[in-house]
Amino acid sequence: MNDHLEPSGSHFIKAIIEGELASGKRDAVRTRFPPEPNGYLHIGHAKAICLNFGLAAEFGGTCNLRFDDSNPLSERQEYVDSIREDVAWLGFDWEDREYYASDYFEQLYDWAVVLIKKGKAYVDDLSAEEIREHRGTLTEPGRESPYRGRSVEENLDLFERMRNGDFPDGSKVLRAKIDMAAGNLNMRDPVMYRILRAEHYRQGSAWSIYPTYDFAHGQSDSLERITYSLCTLEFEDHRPLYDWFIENLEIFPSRQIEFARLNISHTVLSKRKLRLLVEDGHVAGWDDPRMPTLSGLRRRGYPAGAVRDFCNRIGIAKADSIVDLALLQHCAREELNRTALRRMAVLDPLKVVIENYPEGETEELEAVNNPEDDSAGTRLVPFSRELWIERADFMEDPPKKFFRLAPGREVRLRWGYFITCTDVVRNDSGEVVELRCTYDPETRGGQAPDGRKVRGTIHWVSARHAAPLEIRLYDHLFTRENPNQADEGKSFIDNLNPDSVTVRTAQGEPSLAEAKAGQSFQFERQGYFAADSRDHSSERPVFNRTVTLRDSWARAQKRS
RNA sequence: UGGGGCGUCGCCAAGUGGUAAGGCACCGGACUUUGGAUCCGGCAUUCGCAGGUUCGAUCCCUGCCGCCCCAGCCA
Repeated sequence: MNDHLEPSGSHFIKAIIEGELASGKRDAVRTRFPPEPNGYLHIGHAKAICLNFGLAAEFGGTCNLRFDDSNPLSERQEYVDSIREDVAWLGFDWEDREYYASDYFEQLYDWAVVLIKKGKAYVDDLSAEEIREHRGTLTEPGRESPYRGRSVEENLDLFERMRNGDFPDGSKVLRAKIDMAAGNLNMRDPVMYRILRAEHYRQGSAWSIYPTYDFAHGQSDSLERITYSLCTLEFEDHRPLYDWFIENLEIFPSRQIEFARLNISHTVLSKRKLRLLVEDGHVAGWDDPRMPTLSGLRRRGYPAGAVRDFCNRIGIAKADSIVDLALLQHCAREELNRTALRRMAVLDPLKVVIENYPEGETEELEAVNNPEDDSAGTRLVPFSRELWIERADFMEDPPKKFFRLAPGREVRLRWGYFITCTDVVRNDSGEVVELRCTYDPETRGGQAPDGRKVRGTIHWVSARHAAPLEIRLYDHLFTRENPNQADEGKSFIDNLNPDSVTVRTAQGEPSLAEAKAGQSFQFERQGYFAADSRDHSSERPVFNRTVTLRDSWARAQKRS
């Protein structure tokens, strides 16, 4: 069951459902999530998944997982597998309700026969191009096909022979007989079946004709007695056709309701475009951590709960919108702050030598694993005479509000000692390569017995004990807020951010090498990082930056 | 100039006749062994525009303006 999941706010679909339940028009809520297995799920699908499963849970109904697989050309089992994995990862359970439109092909065929017998469908010999020409334009009505008047008997015979494979691919189609003058193009005798001798990943070569979306989707809903068939805005024009099939077939009246699809700034959310990024090698695969796919977000370190929280916060409405990526990042930080173990890792190392600390000595300092969660306990971190600190935590000539290390300044090493910088060592080209410091043995653990305060606390790692970590820092995949808004003659590909990933070697606490693939940590004062699910190992630790920590110092710097 | 939709704060989004929720972002301040977290405070006299109805309209009516979708035998 999915009862454990968070409820969402109020929206128009919920209002419609409450209305129909109250009036007695409906007595149950049955929804479905109907992906076509021709690509990986992305966060836009997560919105639909949370909506459909969420509504079912909230109203004590059910939500089916249905693969909308009526086009054999692009569908594959690999995609079915990834979709199942992603929906489950998101935290939703469809129990035994896993359906396939392709399992309904026989029933769909019978229903097509019903329409033919009613004189509501006919076999058309026009070519694809001729059908297009006959369809008319947005402002002019279409023309009827010369084959529109065929007898029921002839249509029955022809349709059966289409199924039997008597005709070449594309030579005939079955069309609904509606109205070639309709303002809505979808009602100008839409195609219901096409001849296609393609190997279907589940049906094999059992069929030589395949139903189109319009003749498969709504009927599948009806078969499953779906009460609310939720889809995105671009299907609004299809609703009259959706209802036409239900009425003329006299089958269970599912109701289609449309809502706006999700857009997020600095990325694209269309399967077609994501596939292009993968196929043209702009990213390393569907699960590249820069991808807005669920597998990409997961690998990047986004927790499923954060994605669900995001989906609940963005709301459901009918206005086109682009949600700020910052909201998704906020959701990740909120969950990770509560759950991620803290560790120290230095991303841009600068050597520090504690001159008054005995050479060769090592001690273990106790560090809190998560200040937000006492049950996470503590760990021991090795300390010795030579350390790595963050290069950005030292300034030779610091501005007044800089609280970190500088010549003559004292700071606290997190969970360690107070140290004071006494000298700066440079190389031939004048770069700072090492800091000489002294420590105060009385301040072990980070408190001074004399009550002395320091403004700054910096993270560090013992040079001798440090584990080298491969760190992958990610930035926006696209430079533009709306990548689809491309300059004249260019495409969204031209808006790709050339610096969307940078790799570097960091020095981390030794325990980081023991991290499990996929495990998330907060590298203190830096951000949240997840051990890469593909490349991480204790011999070669690899971490992906999920999101940075908020950094008010960096923001203040930027302002001035 | 056909049909279908949508326009409420920088970004999302409630509200739909009684005088503008909330979140993100942003800006202050408190606190702090993460310049993190947390806490407190600020942030639309105004709801695309113009008329009208009404004691009263973001919500009703009329007319404009702007944006999105549709001419696949894709979904």
